[in-house]
Amino acid sequence: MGRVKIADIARRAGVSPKTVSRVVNRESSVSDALRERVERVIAQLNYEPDRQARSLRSGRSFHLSFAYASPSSYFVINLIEGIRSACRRNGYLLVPFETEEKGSRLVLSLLEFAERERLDGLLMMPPMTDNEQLLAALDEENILYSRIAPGDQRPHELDVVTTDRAAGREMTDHLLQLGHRHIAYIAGHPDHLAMAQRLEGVRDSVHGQTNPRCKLEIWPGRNTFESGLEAAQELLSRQPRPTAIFAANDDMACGVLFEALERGLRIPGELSVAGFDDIVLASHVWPGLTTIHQPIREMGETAAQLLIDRISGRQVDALAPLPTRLVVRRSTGEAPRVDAARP
Amino acid sequence: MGRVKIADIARRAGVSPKTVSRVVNRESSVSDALRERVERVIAQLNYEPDRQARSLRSGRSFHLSFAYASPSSYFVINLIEGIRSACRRNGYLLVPFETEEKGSRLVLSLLEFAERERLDGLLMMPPMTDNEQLLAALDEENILYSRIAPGDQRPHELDVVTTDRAAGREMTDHLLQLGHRHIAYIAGHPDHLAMAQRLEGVRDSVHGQTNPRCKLEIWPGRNTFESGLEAAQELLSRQPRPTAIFAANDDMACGVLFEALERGLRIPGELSVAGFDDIVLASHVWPGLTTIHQPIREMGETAAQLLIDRISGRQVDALAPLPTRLVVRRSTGEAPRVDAARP
DNA sequence: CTGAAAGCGCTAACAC
DNA sequence: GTGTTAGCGCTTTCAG
Repeated sequence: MGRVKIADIARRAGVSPKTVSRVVNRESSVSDALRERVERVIAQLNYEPDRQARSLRSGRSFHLSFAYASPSSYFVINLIEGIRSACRRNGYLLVPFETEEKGSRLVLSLLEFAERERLDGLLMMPPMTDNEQLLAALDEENILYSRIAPGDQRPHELDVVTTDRAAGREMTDHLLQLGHRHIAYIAGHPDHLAMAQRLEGVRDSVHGQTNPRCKLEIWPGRNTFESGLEAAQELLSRQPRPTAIFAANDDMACGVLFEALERGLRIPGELSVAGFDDIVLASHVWPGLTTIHQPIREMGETAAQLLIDRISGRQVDALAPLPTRLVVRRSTGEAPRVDAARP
Repeated sequence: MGRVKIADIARRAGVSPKTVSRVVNRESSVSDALRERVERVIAQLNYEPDRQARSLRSGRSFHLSFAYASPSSYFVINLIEGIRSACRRNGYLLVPFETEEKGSRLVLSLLEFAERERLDGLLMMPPMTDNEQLLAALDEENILYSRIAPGDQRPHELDVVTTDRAAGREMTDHLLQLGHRHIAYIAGHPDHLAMAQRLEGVRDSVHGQTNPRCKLEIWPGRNTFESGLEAAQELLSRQPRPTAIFAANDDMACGVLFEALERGLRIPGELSVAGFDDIVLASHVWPGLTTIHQPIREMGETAAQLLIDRISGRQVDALAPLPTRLVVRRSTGEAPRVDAARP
């Protein structure tokens, strides 16, 4: 016997196929009695609607896509894990869309993809989350989307954000408490706006500090390991050099670590290094990277669930920022005494 | 105006829809004249068949799935990149299937998924590639699959393999040439058969070496960073300890590196460390991991293309193993002189 | 609130 | 070789 179809349910429940369809799609216009009867039969026969058929008729695909272009594999893979989990729960299929394209080519190819595949919705991570042109186009075409870790320039009800600013402050407080008075911060990619908030947190902390004052240097980064490495090459060549380097993500922090070890600096004796995100890498690089833990998998799952709720026409309330957590590993420690810092 | 459909092409080309369908599906029974005419119109109107409709009618989904359960995110993400690229070229959609399940639960959930989604084919990486029970079930159900980096116990025409044994030998030769005469090898997960071949290569090399003989210790691993770390804790506690540790993958090698640095060993002065795969991590850990480069992205792309060819009924010849390459970074160097190794 | 009829875009089955 | 017919499983539309 083949798989059970809507007609089988209808027959067994003594209703029309259309009524079953209404129940399956949670339409409100079904009496409680019928709904219950139909639901029982559905459960009995373990019925699941055929995605291709629904999709052909209704113009929806029941596919969600996740667009990414990230150098940070760990971040992406954990997000996918979370997204898939929400999709499975709700009968959606996840279709990854990895692309290196930028600007209007990105917009074009993403829109074409969404239309061709009749995507029900799109999930994004930075920097796409803050691509004004892309967001405008999606709004224009009425393509629903949910953003993971966007900046706050253009709030959207399906955003999943963390307490970036507070976390930036918390990490900086940690460094200040360890006695660091010359901190370099490697900023995130300028298109990645949430990272700007991390910097705000750093400033909050440093400016709150008065006695003695802390010197804060800000250096540009591009979120990649390589950009962290390059920043460190520059920062560590200076006299006096910072006693702590805080990078806006873990990949860059690992670049810093690499360069510092390359120069024979003792970590954390001569230099403290901190990152942000707590990707797996952070606990695999020696001597263990102090970082801000983000619930990456959960962020993906939440974003997908919000999007699905929205697609289904359910009421969706804007979500409070998810909490982060300072994870102290061994890359940070007491600041060297001043004379030690200038050999 | 909506999207162009098969009837539009048929009208413009002056043929029946069925003929257009035949052309689209590369069926042989179309005259060259008609085929050409139809193809021209298809190109003109930029027609692409509707996946949902084809799929509803033909019982195929035009979806490929990639099943994975790996601790190594970098490996997975690069494979996905390659697989997606082949899928896009051929009008297929990739649906990732990440699972932690094992044994018959894995078999059940994968089969159920394949059937429910009417998957056209399945891509796998170790250890699923060598799961006898799973392969038997897939064969039984006539589900086509392609395997990335399987062991050679059960050759299959859609396998994509690399020259694991030769590479294992090459790396060991490299260590021997550097003067190492006490090498520890951390083996891969026993369910991951391709890794057994790497070990064979190690043995080839060591046994070919006679003057002076090299001591080879073999230690079990589970492919994870943590298992590499544990192995190193044990191996480095011994007297005499090995002067080189070769791990069957990069994640484990990074665990070794971590433990060695933790003990204050100079790399490579007191200990050489080597890995296998050349995932991104290998070049991001300090001081840079010597490893065997595998063309990971290409492996994914090739596997997907083979699978699609096979699905389309095209002739598929078994593929020669893809070549690997020794990448020497700074984690390997001359063996310490004997007196230095026993402080 | 419920049901009947029609048809989404394509291809299997069959006819010519 | 090529075309015709029917129908995949569901939901839209419209009638009651």
